[in-house]
Amino acid sequence: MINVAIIEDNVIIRDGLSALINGTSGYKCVGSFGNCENFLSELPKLEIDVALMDIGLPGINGIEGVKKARQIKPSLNILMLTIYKESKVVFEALCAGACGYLVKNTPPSRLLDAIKEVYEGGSPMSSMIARQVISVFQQNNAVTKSKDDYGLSDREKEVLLKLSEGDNYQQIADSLFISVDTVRHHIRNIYKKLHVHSQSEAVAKAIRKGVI
Amino acid sequence: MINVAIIEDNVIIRDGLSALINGTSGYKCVGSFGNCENFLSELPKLEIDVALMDIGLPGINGIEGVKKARQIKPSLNILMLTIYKESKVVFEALCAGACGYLVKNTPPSRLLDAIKEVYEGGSPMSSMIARQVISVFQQNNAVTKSKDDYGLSDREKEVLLKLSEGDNYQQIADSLFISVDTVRHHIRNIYKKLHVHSQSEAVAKAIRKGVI
DNA sequence: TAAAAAACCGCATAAATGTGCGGTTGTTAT
DNA sequence: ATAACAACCGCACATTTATGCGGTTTTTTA
Repeated sequence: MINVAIIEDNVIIRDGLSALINGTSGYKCVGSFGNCENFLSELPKLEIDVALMDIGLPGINGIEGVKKARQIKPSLNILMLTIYKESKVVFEALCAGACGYLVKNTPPSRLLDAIKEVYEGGSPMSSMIARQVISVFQQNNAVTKSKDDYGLSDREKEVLLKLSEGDNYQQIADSLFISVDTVRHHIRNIYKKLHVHSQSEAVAKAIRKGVI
Repeated sequence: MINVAIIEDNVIIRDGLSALINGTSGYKCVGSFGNCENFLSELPKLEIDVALMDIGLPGINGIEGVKKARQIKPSLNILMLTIYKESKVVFEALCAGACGYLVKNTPPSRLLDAIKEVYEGGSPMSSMIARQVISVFQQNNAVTKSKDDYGLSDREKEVLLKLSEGDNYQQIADSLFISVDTVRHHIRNIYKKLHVHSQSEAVAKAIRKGVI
């Protein structure tokens, strides 16, 4: 049995969904709300597996609703309801923590499938949205990993890492079994290669570029 | 007309795909390779819209192949071919830059649809994989944004940012129109709040925790 | 095998930092 | 209205850093 909650301001749609869900074996509508505020206040008391949430709501909108709901119950599976298929809003909703989305005129059988998919740990979404989603973290990976490391040697990275952990020259020297002057020398080279002139700048650049 | 390339070591499957693609109007197979090496060396010369790549290849495997192909031609759309539906490998492929994936026994019509979706900027994938993908950057956002900022005030973050940009105390003071002693004071408080004892450590911690 | 790069060591010194102490003023929350 | 906090300012001083110069030895690469 999948326990579903509905947050949708249009009473016709809300009752329609509710009837569909209650009329299907294996599904049950355990809550039905016209706005996020009511939903959020009831959320702690309810046993909900999947929440269907409209994006365009009066008061707290769907996106904000997702964020707040996840703060209250991080494990909650939320499926967004939207009028437009490919909008930036859908993307934002997913970022905020929604698990998938449905277009409002989705046929009932597909709707029930989607609820089930979410319940089982999937995220139903169109391939267009999926592309947007994966491109975001491909960029992250590109920035974080594939970028060149400014020609830093392994030893230099090691020194840089120690710096970022708060070690001073003497401590780095001790932990690497080298002299302070050598540490100094490495750091000099690091500065040259990164084009910086202070520890902080070097560390910041190295972390931001994914070198360490 | 969608120009497709195939990288697949099994000659039966390869020829089957090739025949399917060439036999469908609007699709054309412009290259067919038994391994990544050959594909990668030909890639610069070919006009390819979508590449179908097997994951389990001899020599350079599909995942590595995706990475290298994207280095050569970042705009290339790659669709992975896989035997297993929900594997970590598929997820890795998407991270590496693939645009979607197909299970090998996908019916021809769905296969052609998927190629078209990729060509049009989508990313066909199952909802299970989609969930894995979005959960990754939801975590990123959670780590990057919602995490507490150790109670740092706006001013303190401002100072910290300047530090990470290589400014020294005097330069920070000048750019914020405050005295060096005040900068010193802010940094003192930053150290207290972050439990660190040097610029580098503070900057590293702040960046890694997404505070700045 | 010669050249290049990495890793190592040393000394000197001006400049910058970390940390101790002491304050005032204005805003926000209880 | 009293406390808590942010933001501001000041002084002193030991420690640490940045940067200049000079080297040697080993490993990698052309």
